[in-house]
Amino acid sequence: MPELPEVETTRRMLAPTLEQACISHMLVRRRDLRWPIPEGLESTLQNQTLRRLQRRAKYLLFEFEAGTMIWHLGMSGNLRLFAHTQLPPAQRHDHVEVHFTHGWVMRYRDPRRFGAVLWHQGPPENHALLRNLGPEPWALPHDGLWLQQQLARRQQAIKLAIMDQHLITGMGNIYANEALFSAGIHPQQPARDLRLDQIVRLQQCMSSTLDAALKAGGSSLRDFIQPTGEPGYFQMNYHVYGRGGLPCRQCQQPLQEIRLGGRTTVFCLQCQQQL
DNA sequence: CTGTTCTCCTGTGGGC
DNA sequence: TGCCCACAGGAGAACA
Repeated sequence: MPELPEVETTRRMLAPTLEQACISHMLVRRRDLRWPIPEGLESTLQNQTLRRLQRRAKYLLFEFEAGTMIWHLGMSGNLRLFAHTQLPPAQRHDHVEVHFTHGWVMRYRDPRRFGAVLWHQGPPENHALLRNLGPEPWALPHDGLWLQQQLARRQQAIKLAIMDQHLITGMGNIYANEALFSAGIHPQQPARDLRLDQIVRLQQCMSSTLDAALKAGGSSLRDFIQPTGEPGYFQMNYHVYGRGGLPCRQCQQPLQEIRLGGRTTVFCLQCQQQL
């Protein structure tokens, strides 16, 4: 299930084939995703040319002359490309297909249906879901001062703060765990207590963790596959995620596992500064 | 505002 | 083999 590296991997695989391509038709098998797919979207998109495929946070933005199709993959969604002559029969959780005149088909599979396909006229950044999103880690000023100012008013655990998409976008549960390990910061440290040097290091670690995952084509646990059908490989490199009780790769102490905000949190007591 | 809990849904893996 | 429970990559909604 996609975090930012998986969504960006998806965008990069789709864009070269689909940008400037024209939709012949769209097929919706189930409308009841997280929100219903708007009635009439199929006819709105018919004969529309995809101008650009962009991404904002974990949202894919399919930009057309008539408006923008906003697509979120939820927890279990993936988008795959098929040549129309080699399109396998649709299975139970294949909810949407977009067929293009040049013979390619983009198919959406999402077993849990937490994903969303929406339509927005006008600049997508004005959409209610996108309007209040924070910056991506790469875009943060390197001096750490902006983030320090934001964290100063939060006493919640730092892991919860960096997973709040309205503060910073792109850190899901896997990469939040990994970035905090990499920065040597305890996930339960109150956000407002981080020193500036910790904040600067955390920013660097968030960026480098996402970069490394992106280079590996994202992570594949159960559902995520690239639009080509190939999995990502970053899960080979996890230091903490999914490794509770196993020895720390740096100090060999057993990793701790707790729950924070309902999400499994794994860290090393020795390598990640205690409260 | 900030912060917490609940919720949507299906599949899977562990324990018995 | 089957049954039951906990948990899974997200994040808005509702509430304190």
